[in-house]
Amino acid sequence: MTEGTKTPAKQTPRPDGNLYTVVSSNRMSEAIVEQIKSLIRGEKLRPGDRLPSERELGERMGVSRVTVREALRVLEASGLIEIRVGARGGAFVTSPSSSRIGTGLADLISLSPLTATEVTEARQVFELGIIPIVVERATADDIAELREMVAQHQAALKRGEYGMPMSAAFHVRVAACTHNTAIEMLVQSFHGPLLMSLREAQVAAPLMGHRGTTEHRDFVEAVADRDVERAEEIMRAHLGRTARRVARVRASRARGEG
Amino acid sequence: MTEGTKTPAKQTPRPDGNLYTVVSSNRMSEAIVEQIKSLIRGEKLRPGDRLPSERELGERMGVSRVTVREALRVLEASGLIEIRVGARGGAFVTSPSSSRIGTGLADLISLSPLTATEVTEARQVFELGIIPIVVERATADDIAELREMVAQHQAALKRGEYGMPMSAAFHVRVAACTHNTAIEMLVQSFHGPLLMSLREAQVAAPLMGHRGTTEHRDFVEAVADRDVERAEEIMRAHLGRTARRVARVRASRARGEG
DNA sequence: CTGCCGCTTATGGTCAGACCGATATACCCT
DNA sequence: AGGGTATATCGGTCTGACCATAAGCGGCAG
Repeated sequence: MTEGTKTPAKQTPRPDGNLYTVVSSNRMSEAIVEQIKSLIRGEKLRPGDRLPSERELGERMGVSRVTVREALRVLEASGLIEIRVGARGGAFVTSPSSSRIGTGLADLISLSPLTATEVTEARQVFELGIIPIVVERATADDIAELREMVAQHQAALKRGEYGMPMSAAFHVRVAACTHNTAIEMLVQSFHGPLLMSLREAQVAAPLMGHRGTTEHRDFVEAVADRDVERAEEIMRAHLGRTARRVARVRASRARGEG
Repeated sequence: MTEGTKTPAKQTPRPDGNLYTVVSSNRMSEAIVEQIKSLIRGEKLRPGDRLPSERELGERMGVSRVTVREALRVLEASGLIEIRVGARGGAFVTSPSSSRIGTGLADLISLSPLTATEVTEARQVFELGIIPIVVERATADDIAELREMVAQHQAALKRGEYGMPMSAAFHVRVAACTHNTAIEMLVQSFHGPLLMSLREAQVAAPLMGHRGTTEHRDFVEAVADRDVERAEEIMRAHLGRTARRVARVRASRARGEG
Protein backbone atom coordinates (compact mmCIF):
# COMPACT_ATOMS: atom_id res chain seq x y z
CA MET A 1 0.00 0.00 0.00
CA THR A 2 1.39 3.38 -0.95
CA GLU A 3 -0.74 6.21 0.33
CA GLY A 4 -3.32 4.46 2.46
CA THR A 5 -0.98 4.27 5.42
CA LYS A 6 -1.26 7.95 6.04
CA THR A 7 -5.01 8.19 6.33
CA PRO A 8 -6.37 5.12 8.04
CA ALA A 9 -9.69 6.67 9.05
CA LYS A 10 -12.17 9.25 7.94
CA GLN A 11 -13.20 8.11 4.54
CA THR A 12 -16.21 6.29 3.16
CA PRO A 13 -19.13 8.15 4.73
CA ARG A 14 -21.18 5.18 3.52
CA PRO A 15 -24.70 6.57 3.31
CA ASP A 16 -26.21 3.17 2.77
CA GLY A 17 -29.38 1.85 4.31
CA ASN A 18 -28.51 3.02 7.79
CA LEU A 19 -30.12 6.40 7.64
CA TYR A 20 -31.58 5.89 11.06
CA THR A 21 -28.50 5.25 13.15
CA VAL A 22 -25.94 7.96 13.51
CA VAL A 23 -22.65 6.37 12.65
CA SER A 24 -20.55 8.18 15.16
CA SER A 25 -17.71 5.75 14.85
CA ASN A 26 -14.73 6.61 12.74
CA ARG A 27 -13.65 3.05 12.84
CA MET A 28 -12.98 1.28 9.61
CA SER A 29 -13.77 -2.01 11.26
CA GLU A 30 -17.18 -0.69 12.18
CA ALA A 31 -17.81 0.32 8.60
CA ILE A 32 -16.94 -3.18 7.52
CA VAL A 33 -19.30 -4.61 10.08
CA GLU A 34 -22.11 -2.44 8.80
CA GLN A 35 -21.37 -3.32 5.24
CA ILE A 36 -21.50 -7.04 5.91
CA LYS A 37 -24.56 -6.64 8.08
CA SER A 38 -26.33 -4.89 5.28
CA LEU A 39 -25.31 -7.65 2.92
CA ILE A 40 -26.89 -10.14 5.26
CA ARG A 41 -29.97 -8.00 5.71
CA GLY A 42 -30.31 -7.68 1.97
CA GLU A 43 -29.90 -11.43 1.66
CA LYS A 44 -26.98 -11.01 -0.68
CA LEU A 45 -25.29 -13.17 1.90
CA ARG A 46 -27.35 -16.10 2.99
CA PRO A 47 -26.92 -18.53 5.85
CA GLY A 48 -24.22 -21.02 5.02
CA ASP A 49 -22.45 -18.70 2.61
CA ARG A 50 -18.77 -18.30 3.08
CA LEU A 51 -17.17 -14.90 3.16
CA PRO A 52 -13.87 -14.36 1.40
CA SER A 53 -10.79 -15.09 3.45
CA GLU A 54 -9.49 -12.42 5.75
CA ARG A 55 -6.64 -11.65 3.44
CA GLU A 56 -8.81 -11.34 0.38
CA LEU A 57 -11.43 -9.33 2.21
CA GLY A 58 -8.82 -6.89 3.39
CA GLU A 59 -7.34 -6.59 -0.04
CA ARG A 60 -10.70 -5.97 -1.66
CA MET A 61 -11.79 -3.39 0.85
CA GLY A 62 -8.48 -1.65 1.03
CA VAL A 63 -7.83 -2.34 4.70
CA SER A 64 -5.40 -4.49 6.55
CA ARG A 65 -6.10 -7.93 7.81
CA VAL A 66 -6.13 -6.73 11.40
CA THR A 67 -9.02 -4.44 10.69
CA VAL A 68 -10.94 -7.14 8.89
CA ARG A 69 -10.39 -9.46 11.81
CA GLU A 70 -11.81 -6.99 14.28
CA ALA A 71 -14.88 -6.66 12.14
CA LEU A 72 -15.25 -10.42 12.01
CA ARG A 73 -14.91 -10.63 15.78
CA VAL A 74 -17.80 -8.23 16.16
CA LEU A 75 -19.95 -10.09 13.68
CA GLU A 76 -19.11 -13.34 15.40
CA ALA A 77 -19.97 -11.92 18.81
CA SER A 78 -23.25 -10.73 17.36
CA GLY A 79 -23.99 -14.27 16.31
CA LEU A 80 -24.11 -13.47 12.63
CA ILE A 81 -21.14 -15.47 11.45
CA GLU A 82 -19.28 -18.50 12.59
CA ILE A 83 -15.58 -18.96 12.04
CA ARG A 84 -13.86 -22.18 11.18
CA VAL A 85 -10.14 -22.63 11.04
CA GLY A 86 -8.02 -24.70 8.74
CA ALA A 87 -8.12 -25.16 5.01
CA ARG A 88 -11.54 -24.43 3.52
CA GLY A 89 -12.28 -22.62 6.74
CA GLY A 90 -13.30 -19.03 7.04
CA ALA A 91 -16.30 -17.00 8.07
CA PHE A 92 -19.66 -18.56 7.38
CA VAL A 93 -22.96 -16.80 7.72
CA THR A 94 -24.87 -18.62 10.41
CA SER A 95 -28.38 -19.74 9.97
CA PRO A 96 -30.02 -17.48 12.54
CA SER A 97 -31.73 -20.25 14.37
CA SER A 98 -33.79 -19.32 17.32
CA SER A 99 -31.30 -20.97 19.61
CA ARG A 100 -28.51 -18.75 18.37
CA ILE A 101 -30.29 -15.51 19.00
CA GLY A 102 -31.58 -16.98 22.19
CA THR A 103 -28.12 -17.61 23.52
CA GLY A 104 -27.09 -14.10 22.63
CA LEU A 105 -29.92 -12.74 24.62
CA ALA A 106 -29.26 -15.16 27.42
CA ASP A 107 -25.68 -14.01 27.61
CA LEU A 108 -26.72 -10.42 27.86
CA ILE A 109 -29.24 -11.23 30.51
CA SER A 110 -26.85 -13.27 32.59
CA LEU A 111 -24.33 -10.47 32.60
CA SER A 112 -26.79 -7.75 33.37
CA PRO A 113 -27.89 -7.01 36.88
CA LEU A 114 -31.22 -8.70 36.39
CA THR A 115 -32.31 -10.85 39.23
CA ALA A 116 -33.63 -14.31 38.67
CA THR A 117 -36.85 -13.14 40.25
CA GLU A 118 -37.32 -10.48 37.62
CA VAL A 119 -36.63 -12.81 34.78
CA THR A 120 -38.95 -15.39 36.24
CA GLU A 121 -41.75 -12.90 36.50
CA ALA A 122 -41.27 -11.80 32.92
CA ARG A 123 -41.29 -15.40 31.90
CA GLN A 124 -44.51 -16.04 33.75
CA VAL A 125 -46.19 -13.15 32.03
CA PHE A 126 -45.08 -14.27 28.65
CA GLU A 127 -45.66 -17.97 28.89
CA LEU A 128 -49.05 -17.37 30.36
CA GLY A 129 -49.93 -14.80 27.76
CA ILE A 130 -49.26 -17.06 24.83
CA ILE A 131 -51.55 -19.81 26.01
CA PRO A 132 -54.61 -18.58 24.13
CA ILE A 133 -52.52 -18.56 20.97
CA VAL A 134 -51.13 -22.00 21.74
CA VAL A 135 -54.57 -23.44 22.28
CA GLU A 136 -55.86 -21.85 19.13
CA ARG A 137 -53.05 -22.82 16.81
CA ALA A 138 -51.70 -26.10 18.10
CA THR A 139 -51.97 -28.64 15.31
CA ALA A 140 -52.58 -32.33 15.76
CA ASP A 141 -48.89 -32.86 15.12
CA ASP A 142 -47.99 -30.37 17.81
CA ILE A 143 -50.15 -32.12 20.33
CA ALA A 144 -48.86 -35.52 19.35
CA GLU A 145 -45.32 -34.33 19.81
CA LEU A 146 -46.09 -32.81 23.15
CA ARG A 147 -47.66 -36.04 24.34
CA GLU A 148 -44.69 -37.98 23.16
CA MET A 149 -42.39 -35.59 24.95
CA VAL A 150 -44.30 -35.86 28.19
CA ALA A 151 -44.18 -39.64 27.99
CA GLN A 152 -40.46 -39.60 27.47
CA HIS A 153 -39.98 -37.21 30.33
CA GLN A 154 -42.00 -39.38 32.65
CA ALA A 155 -39.92 -42.36 31.65
CA ALA A 156 -36.77 -40.36 32.25
CA LEU A 157 -38.11 -39.33 35.60
CA LYS A 158 -38.45 -42.96 36.64
CA ARG A 159 -34.87 -43.54 35.64
CA GLY A 160 -33.86 -40.51 37.68
CA GLU A 161 -32.73 -38.67 34.58
CA TYR A 162 -35.32 -35.96 34.50
CA GLY A 163 -33.89 -32.50 34.88
CA MET A 164 -34.17 -28.88 34.16
CA PRO A 165 -33.17 -29.14 30.50
CA MET A 166 -36.10 -31.41 29.80
CA SER A 167 -38.51 -29.08 31.47
CA ALA A 168 -37.08 -26.21 29.48
CA ALA A 169 -37.46 -28.21 26.28
CA PHE A 170 -41.11 -28.77 27.08
CA HIS A 171 -41.82 -25.12 27.58
CA VAL A 172 -40.03 -24.20 24.40
CA ARG A 173 -41.96 -26.83 22.48
CA VAL A 174 -45.18 -25.40 23.84
CA ALA A 175 -44.14 -21.96 22.66
CA ALA A 176 -43.40 -23.40 19.24
CA CYS A 177 -47.08 -24.32 19.01
CA THR A 178 -47.80 -20.66 18.44
CA HIS A 179 -45.98 -21.04 15.12
CA ASN A 180 -44.48 -17.66 15.81
CA THR A 181 -40.71 -17.67 15.71
CA ALA A 182 -40.40 -14.51 17.76
CA ILE A 183 -42.36 -16.02 20.60
CA GLU A 184 -40.44 -19.25 20.44
CA MET A 185 -37.15 -17.40 20.59
CA LEU A 186 -38.22 -15.34 23.52
CA VAL A 187 -39.26 -18.33 25.54
CA GLN A 188 -36.10 -20.11 24.59
CA SER A 189 -33.93 -17.29 25.82
CA PHE A 190 -35.81 -17.13 29.07
CA HIS A 191 -34.87 -20.68 29.75
CA GLY A 192 -31.18 -20.18 29.13
CA PRO A 193 -30.07 -18.10 32.09
CA LEU A 194 -32.79 -19.48 34.26
CA LEU A 195 -31.45 -22.92 33.75
CA MET A 196 -28.19 -21.84 35.25
CA SER A 197 -29.69 -19.90 38.09
CA LEU A 198 -31.84 -22.78 39.10
CA ARG A 199 -29.43 -25.62 38.85
CA GLU A 200 -29.08 -25.78 42.60
CA ALA A 201 -32.79 -25.45 43.08
CA GLN A 202 -33.36 -28.46 40.89
CA VAL A 203 -30.92 -30.50 42.92
CA ALA A 204 -32.44 -29.31 46.14
CA ALA A 205 -35.95 -30.21 45.10
CA PRO A 206 -35.76 -33.39 43.09
CA LEU A 207 -39.25 -34.50 43.85
CA MET A 208 -40.53 -31.50 41.95
CA GLY A 209 -40.00 -33.63 38.89
CA HIS A 210 -43.03 -35.81 39.42
CA ARG A 211 -45.38 -32.97 40.04
CA GLY A 212 -43.88 -31.04 37.15
CA THR A 213 -44.30 -33.75 34.57
CA THR A 214 -47.81 -34.44 35.77
CA GLU A 215 -48.68 -30.82 35.27
CA HIS A 216 -47.10 -30.91 31.85
CA ARG A 217 -49.26 -33.86 30.94
CA ASP A 218 -52.42 -32.18 32.19
CA PHE A 219 -51.51 -29.03 30.34
CA VAL A 220 -51.14 -30.88 27.06
CA GLU A 221 -54.53 -32.48 27.50
CA ALA A 222 -56.09 -29.10 28.20
CA VAL A 223 -54.59 -27.82 24.98
CA ALA A 224 -55.88 -30.88 23.16
CA ASP A 225 -59.34 -30.12 24.51
CA ARG A 226 -58.95 -26.51 23.41
CA ASP A 227 -59.68 -25.47 26.95
CA VAL A 228 -57.93 -22.15 27.37
CA GLU A 229 -58.98 -21.55 30.95
CA ARG A 230 -57.89 -24.92 32.20
CA ALA A 231 -54.59 -24.66 30.37
CA GLU A 232 -53.99 -21.25 31.85
CA GLU A 233 -54.85 -22.42 35.32
CA ILE A 234 -52.48 -25.37 35.16
CA MET A 235 -49.66 -23.31 33.75
CA ARG A 236 -50.23 -20.59 36.29
CA ALA A 237 -49.84 -23.04 39.13
CA HIS A 238 -46.89 -24.66 37.44
CA LEU A 239 -45.02 -21.41 36.89
CA GLY A 240 -46.02 -20.09 40.25
CA ARG A 241 -44.27 -22.93 41.97
CA THR A 242 -41.14 -22.27 39.97
CA ALA A 243 -41.26 -18.63 40.95
CA ARG A 244 -41.50 -19.48 44.61
CA ARG A 245 -38.58 -21.85 44.27
CA VAL A 246 -36.52 -19.11 42.72
CA ALA A 247 -37.41 -16.78 45.53
CA ARG A 248 -36.35 -19.36 48.07
CA VAL A 249 -33.02 -19.96 46.40
CA ARG A 250 -32.37 -16.26 46.28
CA ALA A 251 -33.18 -15.96 49.93
CA SER A 252 -30.75 -18.74 50.83
CA ARG A 253 -28.06 -17.11 48.77
CA ALA A 254 -28.66 -13.80 50.47
CA ARG A 255 -28.03 -15.51 53.78
CA GLY A 256 -24.69 -16.65 52.49
CA GLU A 257 -25.59 -20.22 51.76
CA GLY A 258 -24.74 -19.90 48.08
CA MET B 1 8.16 -11.45 26.31
CA THR B 2 11.01 -13.67 25.22
CA GLU B 3 9.79 -17.17 24.57
CA GLY B 4 6.09 -16.54 24.24
CA THR B 5 6.37 -15.94 20.57
CA LYS B 6 6.73 -19.62 19.90
CA THR B 7 3.62 -20.82 21.67
CA PRO B 8 0.81 -18.38 21.11
CA ALA B 9 -2.02 -20.73 22.03
CA LYS B 10 -2.76 -23.65 24.29
CA GLN B 11 -1.90 -22.40 27.71
CA THR B 12 -3.95 -21.20 30.67
CA PRO B 13 -6.70 -23.81 30.92
CA ARG B 14 -8.35 -21.30 33.21
CA PRO B 15 -10.77 -23.38 35.29
CA ASP B 16 -12.42 -20.29 36.74
CA GLY B 17 -16.09 -19.81 37.37
CA ASN B 18 -17.15 -21.08 33.98
CA LEU B 19 -17.62 -24.69 34.85
CA TYR B 20 -20.79 -24.82 32.85
CA THR B 21 -19.61 -23.75 29.44
CA VAL B 22 -17.15 -25.90 27.61
CA VAL B 23 -14.48 -23.56 26.38
CA SER B 24 -13.94 -25.20 23.06
CA SER B 25 -12.12 -22.25 21.66
CA ASN B 26 -8.37 -22.24 21.61
CA ARG B 27 -8.39 -18.53 21.11
CA MET B 28 -6.47 -16.43 23.55
CA SER B 29 -8.76 -13.53 22.83
CA GLU B 30 -11.71 -15.66 23.87
CA ALA B 31 -9.99 -16.53 27.11
CA ILE B 32 -9.48 -12.85 27.77
CA VAL B 33 -13.12 -12.18 27.05
CA GLU B 34 -14.16 -14.85 29.50
CA GLN B 35 -11.79 -13.57 32.13
CA ILE B 36 -13.11 -10.04 31.91
CA LYS B 37 -16.67 -11.26 31.76
CA SER B 38 -16.13 -13.18 34.95
CA LEU B 39 -14.61 -10.11 36.54
CA ILE B 40 -17.74 -8.20 35.65
CA ARG B 41 -19.98 -11.00 36.82
CA GLY B 42 -18.11 -11.14 40.10
CA GLU B 43 -18.42 -7.39 40.38
CA LYS B 44 -14.69 -7.00 40.67
CA LEU B 45 -15.24 -4.68 37.77
CA ARG B 46 -18.15 -2.35 38.20
CA PRO B 47 -19.92 -0.07 35.77
CA GLY B 48 -17.81 3.00 35.14
CA ASP B 49 -14.56 1.28 35.98
CA ARG B 50 -11.79 1.67 33.50
CA LEU B 51 -9.82 -1.28 32.29
CA PRO B 52 -6.06 -0.94 31.85
CA SER B 53 -4.92 0.33 28.51
CA GLU B 54 -4.58 -2.12 25.68
CA ARG B 55 -0.84 -2.06 25.95
CA GLU B 56 -0.79 -2.65 29.66
CA LEU B 57 -3.47 -5.31 29.46
CA GLY B 58 -1.49 -7.17 26.86
CA GLU B 59 1.67 -6.89 28.85
CA ARG B 60 0.05 -8.14 32.03
CA MET B 61 -1.66 -11.06 30.37
CA GLY B 62 1.27 -12.01 28.24
CA VAL B 63 -0.43 -11.44 24.91
CA SER B 64 -0.01 -8.97 22.15
CA ARG B 65 -2.04 -5.85 21.74
CA VAL B 66 -3.86 -7.27 18.72
CA THR B 67 -5.22 -10.09 20.81
CA VAL B 68 -6.34 -7.76 23.54
CA ARG B 69 -8.05 -5.58 20.97
CA GLU B 70 -10.00 -8.48 19.56
CA ALA B 71 -11.19 -9.35 23.02
CA LEU B 72 -12.25 -5.76 23.60
CA ARG B 73 -14.13 -5.74 20.29
CA VAL B 74 -16.11 -8.75 21.43
CA LEU B 75 -16.87 -7.24 24.81
CA GLU B 76 -17.87 -4.02 23.15
CA ALA B 77 -20.15 -5.81 20.71
CA SER B 78 -21.70 -7.59 23.65
CA GLY B 79 -22.48 -4.26 25.18
CA LEU B 80 -20.33 -4.81 28.24
CA ILE B 81 -17.73 -2.13 27.69
CA GLU B 82 -17.53 1.17 25.94
CA ILE B 83 -14.38 2.49 24.38
CA ARG B 84 -13.25 6.06 24.42
CA VAL B 85 -10.30 7.36 22.45
CA GLY B 86 -7.73 9.94 23.38
CA ALA B 87 -5.73 10.47 26.51
CA ARG B 88 -7.37 9.02 29.60
CA GLY B 89 -9.49 7.03 27.22
CA GLY B 90 -9.76 3.29 27.22
CA ALA B 91 -12.31 0.62 27.91
CA PHE B 92 -14.96 1.46 30.47
CA VAL B 93 -17.40 -1.01 31.90
CA THR B 94 -20.82 0.18 30.86
CA SER B 95 -23.66 0.46 33.23
CA PRO B 96 -25.82 -2.19 31.61
CA SER B 97 -28.81 0.03 31.26
CA SER B 98 -31.90 -1.50 29.85
CA SER B 99 -31.48 0.49 26.69
CA ARG B 100 -28.08 -1.01 26.03
CA ILE B 101 -29.16 -4.59 26.29
CA GLY B 102 -32.33 -3.65 24.50
CA THR B 103 -30.44 -2.42 21.48
CA GLY B 104 -28.39 -5.57 21.42
CA LEU B 105 -31.50 -7.63 21.31
CA ALA B 106 -33.08 -5.33 18.78
CA ASP B 107 -30.08 -5.73 16.55
CA LEU B 108 -30.33 -9.47 16.70
CA ILE B 109 -34.01 -9.35 15.98
CA SER B 110 -33.66 -7.02 13.06
CA LEU B 111 -31.10 -9.28 11.46
CA SER B 112 -33.01 -12.43 11.99
CA PRO B 113 -35.71 -13.59 9.64
CA LEU B 114 -38.49 -12.57 11.94
CA THR B 115 -41.41 -10.88 10.35
CA ALA B 116 -42.83 -7.70 11.75
CA THR B 117 -46.08 -9.52 12.21
CA GLU B 118 -44.47 -12.06 14.49
CA VAL B 119 -42.73 -9.48 16.57
CA THR B 120 -45.90 -7.46 16.83
CA GLU B 121 -47.83 -10.43 18.06
CA ALA B 122 -45.21 -11.22 20.67
CA ARG B 123 -45.29 -7.62 21.73
CA GLN B 124 -49.05 -7.69 22.08
CA VAL B 125 -48.88 -10.74 24.28
CA PHE B 126 -46.28 -9.25 26.48
CA GLU B 127 -47.55 -5.72 26.83
CA LEU B 128 -51.00 -7.03 27.53
CA GLY B 129 -49.75 -9.55 30.02
CA ILE B 130 -47.94 -7.04 32.16
CA ILE B 131 -50.96 -4.83 32.67
CA PRO B 132 -52.09 -6.49 35.89
CA ILE B 133 -48.62 -5.93 37.28
CA VAL B 134 -48.56 -2.36 36.04
CA VAL B 135 -51.88 -1.60 37.65
CA GLU B 136 -50.82 -3.21 40.88
CA ARG B 137 -47.44 -1.60 41.23
CA ALA B 138 -47.68 1.78 39.58
CA THR B 139 -46.77 4.38 42.15
CA ALA B 140 -48.17 7.88 42.35
CA ASP B 141 -44.96 9.10 40.80
CA ASP B 142 -45.32 6.67 37.94
CA ILE B 143 -48.82 7.86 37.21
CA ALA B 144 -47.84 11.49 37.47
CA GLU B 145 -45.05 10.93 35.00
CA LEU B 146 -47.32 9.10 32.62
CA ARG B 147 -49.84 11.91 32.73
CA GLU B 148 -47.13 14.44 32.11
CA MET B 149 -45.90 12.39 29.19
CA VAL B 150 -49.33 12.13 27.65
CA ALA B 151 -49.81 15.87 27.98
CA GLN B 152 -46.52 16.54 26.25
CA HIS B 153 -47.35 14.11 23.50
CA GLN B 154 -50.69 15.74 22.90
CA ALA B 155 -49.00 19.10 22.71
CA ALA B 156 -46.45 17.67 20.30
CA LEU B 157 -49.27 16.23 18.26
CA LYS B 158 -50.80 19.67 17.82
CA ARG B 159 -47.46 20.94 16.61
CA GLY B 160 -47.28 18.02 14.21
CA GLU B 161 -44.27 16.62 15.98
CA TYR B 162 -45.79 13.48 17.38
CA GLY B 163 -44.24 10.34 16.04
CA MET B 164 -43.40 6.76 16.57
CA PRO B 165 -40.53 7.40 18.99
CA MET B 166 -42.88 9.14 21.39
CA SER B 167 -45.35 6.32 21.25
CA ALA B 168 -42.54 3.88 21.91
CA ALA B 169 -41.38 5.96 24.85
CA PHE B 170 -44.84 5.81 26.33
CA HIS B 171 -45.06 2.07 26.10
CA VAL B 172 -41.62 1.67 27.63
CA ARG B 173 -42.55 4.00 30.46
CA VAL B 174 -45.64 1.95 31.11
CA ALA B 175 -43.51 -1.17 31.29
CA ALA B 176 -41.22 0.58 33.75
CA CYS B 177 -44.21 0.82 36.10
CA THR B 178 -43.77 -2.88 36.76
CA HIS B 179 -40.51 -1.97 38.47
CA ASN B 180 -39.09 -5.05 36.87
CA THR B 181 -36.01 -4.35 34.78
CA ALA B 182 -36.36 -7.51 32.75
CA ILE B 183 -39.83 -6.55 31.63
CA GLU B 184 -38.79 -3.03 30.84
CA MET B 185 -35.91 -4.25 28.74
CA LEU B 186 -38.06 -6.65 26.85
CA VAL B 187 -40.60 -4.01 25.94
CA GLN B 188 -37.86 -1.64 25.00
CA SER B 189 -36.32 -4.09 22.59
CA PHE B 190 -39.66 -4.78 21.02
CA HIS B 191 -39.94 -1.16 20.11
CA GLY B 192 -36.54 -0.96 18.47
CA PRO B 193 -37.00 -2.98 15.30
CA LEU B 194 -40.66 -2.24 15.16
CA LEU B 195 -39.93 1.42 15.02
CA MET B 196 -38.00 0.85 11.87
CA SER B 197 -40.47 -1.46 10.28
CA LEU B 198 -43.30 0.90 10.86
CA ARG B 199 -41.72 4.14 9.85
CA GLU B 200 -43.61 4.16 6.60
CA ALA B 201 -46.81 3.14 8.28
CA GLN B 202 -46.55 6.08 10.59
CA VAL B 203 -46.11 8.43 7.65
CA ALA B 204 -48.96 6.82 5.81
CA ALA B 205 -51.37 7.11 8.72
CA PRO B 206 -50.63 10.38 10.45
CA LEU B 207 -54.08 10.73 11.90
CA MET B 208 -53.40 7.69 14.02
CA GLY B 209 -51.62 10.08 16.33
CA HIS B 210 -54.74 11.65 17.76
CA ARG B 211 -56.46 8.39 18.43
CA GLY B 212 -53.26 6.94 19.81
CA THR B 213 -52.60 9.68 22.32
CA THR B 214 -56.22 9.65 23.40
CA GLU B 215 -55.97 5.96 24.08
CA HIS B 216 -52.77 6.53 25.96
CA ARG B 217 -54.50 9.08 28.15
CA ASP B 218 -57.45 6.80 28.83
CA PHE B 219 -55.09 3.99 29.64
CA VAL B 220 -53.24 6.04 32.21
CA GLU B 221 -56.48 6.97 33.90
CA ALA B 222 -57.53 3.34 34.02
CA VAL B 223 -54.25 2.53 35.72
CA ALA B 224 -54.77 5.41 38.13
CA ASP B 225 -58.19 3.95 38.96
CA ARG B 226 -56.58 0.53 39.42
CA ASP B 227 -59.02 -0.82 36.88
CA VAL B 228 -57.26 -3.79 35.33
CA GLU B 229 -60.02 -4.77 32.97
CA ARG B 230 -60.49 -1.33 31.54
CA ALA B 231 -56.77 -0.88 31.12
CA GLU B 232 -56.52 -4.21 29.35
CA GLU B 233 -59.39 -3.41 27.09
CA ILE B 234 -57.95 -0.08 26.04
CA MET B 235 -54.53 -1.51 25.45
CA ARG B 236 -55.92 -4.44 23.53
CA ALA B 237 -57.69 -2.11 21.13
CA HIS B 238 -54.65 0.11 20.91
CA LEU B 239 -52.26 -2.71 20.11
CA GLY B 240 -54.77 -4.39 17.86
CA ARG B 241 -54.84 -1.35 15.64
CA THR B 242 -51.07 -1.35 15.44
CA ALA B 243 -51.08 -4.99 14.50
CA ARG B 244 -53.51 -4.40 11.69
CA ARG B 245 -51.40 -1.54 10.44
CA VAL B 246 -48.37 -3.79 10.38
CA ALA B 247 -50.27 -6.40 8.44
CA ARG B 248 -51.34 -3.79 5.91
CA VAL B 249 -47.80 -2.56 5.42
CA ARG B 250 -46.55 -6.06 4.94
CA ALA B 251 -49.27 -6.72 2.43
CA SER B 252 -48.35 -3.61 0.47
CA ARG B 253 -44.72 -4.59 0.48
CA ALA B 254 -45.58 -8.04 -0.73
CA ARG B 255 -47.34 -6.45 -3.67
CA GLY B 256 -44.15 -4.62 -4.49
CA GLU B 257 -45.15 -1.25 -3.16
CA GLY B 258 -42.28 -1.14 -0.71
C1' DC C 1 -5.49 -52.84 -5.29
C1' DT C 2 -6.25 -50.71 -0.96
C1' DG C 3 -5.48 -48.25 3.13
C1' DC C 4 -2.84 -45.43 6.03
C1' DC C 5 0.50 -41.75 6.70
C1' DG C 6 2.83 -37.69 5.60
C1' DC C 7 3.12 -33.53 2.58
C1' DT C 8 1.06 -29.50 0.64
C1' DT C 9 -1.89 -25.74 0.98
C1' DA C 10 -5.33 -22.60 2.46
C1' DT C 11 -6.85 -20.18 6.34
C1' DG C 12 -7.39 -18.40 10.93
C1' DG C 13 -4.61 -16.92 15.32
C1' DT C 14 -0.91 -14.38 17.12
C1' DC C 15 3.13 -11.51 17.45
C1' DA C 16 6.24 -7.44 17.04
C1' DG C 17 7.04 -2.78 16.10
C1' DA C 18 5.60 1.22 14.01
C1' DC C 19 2.85 5.47 12.83
C1' DC C 20 -1.32 8.38 12.96
C1' DG C 21 -5.21 10.86 15.09
C1' DA C 22 -7.69 12.20 19.15
C1' DT C 23 -7.73 14.08 23.64
C1' DA C 24 -6.71 15.55 28.26
C1' DT C 25 -3.29 17.65 31.01
C1' DA C 26 0.44 20.62 31.96
C1' DC C 27 3.22 24.17 30.88
C1' DC C 28 4.58 28.45 28.99
C1' DC C 29 4.08 32.83 27.06
C1' DT C 30 1.64 37.01 26.87
C1' DA D 1 -4.28 35.19 35.40
C1' DG D 2 -5.75 33.42 31.13
C1' DG D 3 -5.49 31.34 26.88
C1' DG D 4 -3.00 28.80 23.62
C1' DT D 5 0.41 25.33 22.70
C1' DA D 6 3.48 21.28 23.80
C1' DT D 7 3.38 16.71 25.37
C1' DA D 8 2.05 12.40 27.07
C1' DT D 9 -1.40 8.89 26.73
C1' DC D 10 -4.25 5.93 24.34
C1' DG D 11 -7.08 3.88 20.71
C1' DG D 12 -7.05 2.78 15.38
C1' DT D 13 -4.53 1.00 11.73
C1' DC D 14 -0.70 -0.92 8.88
C1' DT D 15 2.96 -4.27 7.64
C1' DG D 16 5.02 -8.55 7.39
C1' DA D 17 5.96 -12.43 9.53
C1' DC D 18 5.33 -17.05 11.89
C1' DC D 19 2.51 -20.76 14.03
C1' DA D 20 -1.53 -24.00 14.45
C1' DT D 21 -5.20 -26.28 12.25
C1' DA D 22 -7.51 -28.94 9.00
C1' DA D 23 -8.70 -30.55 4.34
C1' DG D 24 -7.08 -32.65 0.21
C1' DC D 25 -3.65 -35.22 -2.32
C1' DG D 26 -0.24 -38.41 -3.31
C1' DG D 27 3.09 -41.82 -2.30
C1' DC D 28 4.49 -45.82 0.22
C1' DA D 29 3.64 -50.17 2.24
C1' DG D 30 0.80 -54.11 3.04
